Amino acid sequence: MDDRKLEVLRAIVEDYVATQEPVGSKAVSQRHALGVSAATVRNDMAYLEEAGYIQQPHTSAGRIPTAKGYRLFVDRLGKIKPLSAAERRAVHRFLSEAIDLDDVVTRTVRLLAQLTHQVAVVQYPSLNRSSVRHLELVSLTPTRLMVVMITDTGRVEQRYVEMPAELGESEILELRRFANEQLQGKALADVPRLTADLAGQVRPELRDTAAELARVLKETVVARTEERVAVAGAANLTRGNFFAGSMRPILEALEEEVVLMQLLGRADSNALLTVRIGDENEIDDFRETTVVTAGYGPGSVVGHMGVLGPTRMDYPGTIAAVRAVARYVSEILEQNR
Amino acid sequence: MDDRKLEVLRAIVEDYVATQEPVGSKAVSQRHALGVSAATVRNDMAYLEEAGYIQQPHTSAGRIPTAKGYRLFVDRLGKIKPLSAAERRAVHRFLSEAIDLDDVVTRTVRLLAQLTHQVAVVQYPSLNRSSVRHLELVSLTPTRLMVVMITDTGRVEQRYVEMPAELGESEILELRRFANEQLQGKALADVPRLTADLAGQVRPELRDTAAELARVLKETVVARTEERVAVAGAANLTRGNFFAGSMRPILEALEEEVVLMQLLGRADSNALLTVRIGDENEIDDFRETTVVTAGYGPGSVVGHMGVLGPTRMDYPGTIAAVRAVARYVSEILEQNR
DNA sequence: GACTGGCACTCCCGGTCCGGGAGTGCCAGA
DNA sequence: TCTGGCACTCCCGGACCGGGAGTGCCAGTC
Repeated sequence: MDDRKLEVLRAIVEDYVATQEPVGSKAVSQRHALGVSAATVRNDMAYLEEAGYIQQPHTSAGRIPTAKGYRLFVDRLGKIKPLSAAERRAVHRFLSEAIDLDDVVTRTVRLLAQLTHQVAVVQYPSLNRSSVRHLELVSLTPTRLMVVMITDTGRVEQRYVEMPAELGESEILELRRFANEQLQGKALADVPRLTADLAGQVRPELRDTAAELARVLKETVVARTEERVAVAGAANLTRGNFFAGSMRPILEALEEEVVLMQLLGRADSNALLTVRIGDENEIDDFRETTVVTAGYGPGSVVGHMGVLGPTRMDYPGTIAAVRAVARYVSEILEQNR
Repeated sequence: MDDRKLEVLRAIVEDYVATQEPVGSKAVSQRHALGVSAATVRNDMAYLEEAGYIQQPHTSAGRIPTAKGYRLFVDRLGKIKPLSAAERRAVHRFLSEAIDLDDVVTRTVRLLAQLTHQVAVVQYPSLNRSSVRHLELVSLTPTRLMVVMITDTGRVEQRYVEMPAELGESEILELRRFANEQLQGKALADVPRLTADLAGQVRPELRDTAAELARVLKETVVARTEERVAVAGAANLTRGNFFAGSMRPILEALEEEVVLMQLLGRADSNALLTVRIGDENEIDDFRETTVVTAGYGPGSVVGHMGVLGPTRMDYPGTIAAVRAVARYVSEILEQNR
């Protein structure tokens, strides 16, 4: 595959992304200074089609890239185009105004949607990969306790515990101190193991309550492992007939945490940034969709974020935006650590 | 306006809602046993059109109801059709499995979307209308405090406070006790007033921190009055070409808390249930949309929920669903009180 | 006076037909 | 190996048309 053929492919991808219409040989030879005639381009196009990088919607139409073509473009041709200084400043300012973790996530997802003009998805810092920073017990009524768990990423979970026996304020403080001793700094994944014998280690008076507390904590980190995600920019699905078919399945998928997690999560945790194009997504409804994801977190990855759009997307711009935002969010989490 | 004309209107509304196609005189006289001929129905239709209750998309087409027609239908003709026993059981079961307030809201909004096949919107219990149940201070680092505010509806807000001076554990406890004395049971709206002189009432060592705490609390209840809302069922917008035009503006509106609050909030707080049809909504993009909302809360109203769909909706069913769900959620909040 | 059957009329809708245009593949020549 | 030319293919939009559904009106009946 010679260099000019690659240039032709790049021209086709870029023009198609820009115009959303099949691009013909004449357009390529004129608008991109390749120094060859349309007829020559046609020969190259025949080759590219043979090799599976582009295709014709129908005879005597221009060519459009295939998933394989986009893949080649992303891997070898697309120069990532960094955000403009103004954009970077805006990202900075907007994110640094966040007042808590919820707000960081909300702002991030909006920002991504706005920057890329696509649907953005951000996973809340995963409970599984964070650790316990603090456990707070608050007595609401004599038999009702609220337990608040704060993780090192700033996520807060609260649960109610029905106490089998009435406990006084000092006893609750005792229980709280003990639970914190056991759990502070420990990974959430270890919480069930560490609390398994919580009841056995406290005074008899506290035993029943401790058991109940252990049960609730376990439920919090295990049973409800379902990860939360935030979505924004659904309206962008309507841009220029992104999804020729009905966009119903996509809209439905956007409300299914499970599906979203699958899209985000399948990302190689090692890779800084993952691009899955068209049928590289295993989910059927996303065969015409590209997902660009990046991990984020303070030091280690605690969650993923990404955007989702038609295979026909502006790859250089999108990749740059996702990467920049992921980096900056990581920085913020690092600071709040 | 005689009874038969009303029956004709009902027939038109019901058929149009069912088939989504203009309904003609023959269809009315045949499918609904009115005992009169099509010609007679035509005369009644001419009257109804004159009076503004129905209209013709074009000459020689059937009739469709106008907003005014739907209004009359809702006010005088529609018998609310209660949920089936099976549906009620399902609502009960699904909602009673909720583990915290977030979960209640999430489940509610999904339930509404599923029951009505429309877009559901649920407002989180408004901070403004609830009161402080408990304030918790957690020291994270020597100079960093986390303040957790729990409201009587179970909503939890957390904020960070940078302490101007290092405080010991016992001093934080003292501050916490004092703040709770001041605020427990008080309406959130009163918090700024009550904390205005917090700094003046504590020992000099605590003063700076107390001032900072007061500032953060004020910010929590005032500056961030922006109310949170949950949305579900956006995919239902694609059902049978709900929105002939583009559905873009609707999708955009669904991501704007401000717009959603406007839709939900304009509800008469007194009314148990509000139906706003077509241009009764002041927002331009919702001229073809009906919003059915209900207030909910333990005793008094702390928030609203509702669904949003085309004016051409199943009013009796939708109204029944919204009412039933709002009632049941209120019960749950009552129990957790 | 209210209702009904009949009838002419209007307008939408789907199908067919057709011409222009864009783009291709191929070939002969440089 | 590249290029200009040319015949060919196919989509697309517009024009046209007939069938059908529905209407308004009118004259006749109870």
